[in-house]
Amino acid sequence: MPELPDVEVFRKYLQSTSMNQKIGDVKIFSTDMVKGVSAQKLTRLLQGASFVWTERHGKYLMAGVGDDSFLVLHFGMTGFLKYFGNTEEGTPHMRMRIDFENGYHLSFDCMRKLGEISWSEDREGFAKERKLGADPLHKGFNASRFAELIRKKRGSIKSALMNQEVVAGIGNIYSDEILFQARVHPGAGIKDLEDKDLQELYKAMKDVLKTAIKSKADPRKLPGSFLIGRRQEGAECPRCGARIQKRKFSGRGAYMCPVCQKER
DNA sequence: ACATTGACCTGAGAGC
DNA sequence: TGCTCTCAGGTCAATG
Repeated sequence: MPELPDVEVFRKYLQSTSMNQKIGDVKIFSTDMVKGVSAQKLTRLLQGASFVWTERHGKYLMAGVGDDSFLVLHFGMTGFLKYFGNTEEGTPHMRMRIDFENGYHLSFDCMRKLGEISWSEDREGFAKERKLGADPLHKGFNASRFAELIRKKRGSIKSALMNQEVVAGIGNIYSDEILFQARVHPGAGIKDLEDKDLQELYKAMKDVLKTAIKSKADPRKLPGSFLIGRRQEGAECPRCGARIQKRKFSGRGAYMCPVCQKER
């Protein structure tokens, strides 16, 4: 699930549920998911603190407990958050549970454990430390910056879009969507793309990400013009009705319309 | 420098 | 119904 739009939805969820409440106990059930700090130390750092700000960079969610110290969550392929009360159930694969003193709890659920729980005290340097490229929704990101970043790479456009060091936050699903909306073939070489293509990709990227966030990253609520929801071999292209193809690019299953997205 | 493959984990869904 | 197989929205390391 979690690419940029999903993580942004999680951030808003955290922001609207979990701010400024004193943390009582913290239980980490999968200590193997905690990186760069011991689970015990992380627990101590959180106990008695409160979340006071949230931020997102690419697929990383940060929950600040001080000006410059924060919990870091990465959701892997299957992570999500749930805030729930004493009378409610937790979640099936709860890897960490934060208990607030108001009686509510926050579950970090991650079935496949491909995510990460960590801690940082360098808000400014976080992205650089993690080798994360620019976040496409942050201020200062524009079409020329995008083109500049992409042009630094060779190889295919799909892998550049998914490369977190180039642009942070786009994964397999949304790269397919962006390419579809911009009518660019996923296997197209960057060197074969014209500036016009990159402008289209930039516009599609902004539009797709913003629209997805507005729809709460819920595939059922996304516009019918989106490819998401038709990720099935032989499904109908929402634009031209042709049969959607599934192919492999850089090791990932990619869906595309062979008519709208011509090779070049 | 890039693409490919397998590893990490666990479970859902397809197919029999 | 129950079993097996394949695949899954992420990232990293090893290999060609």
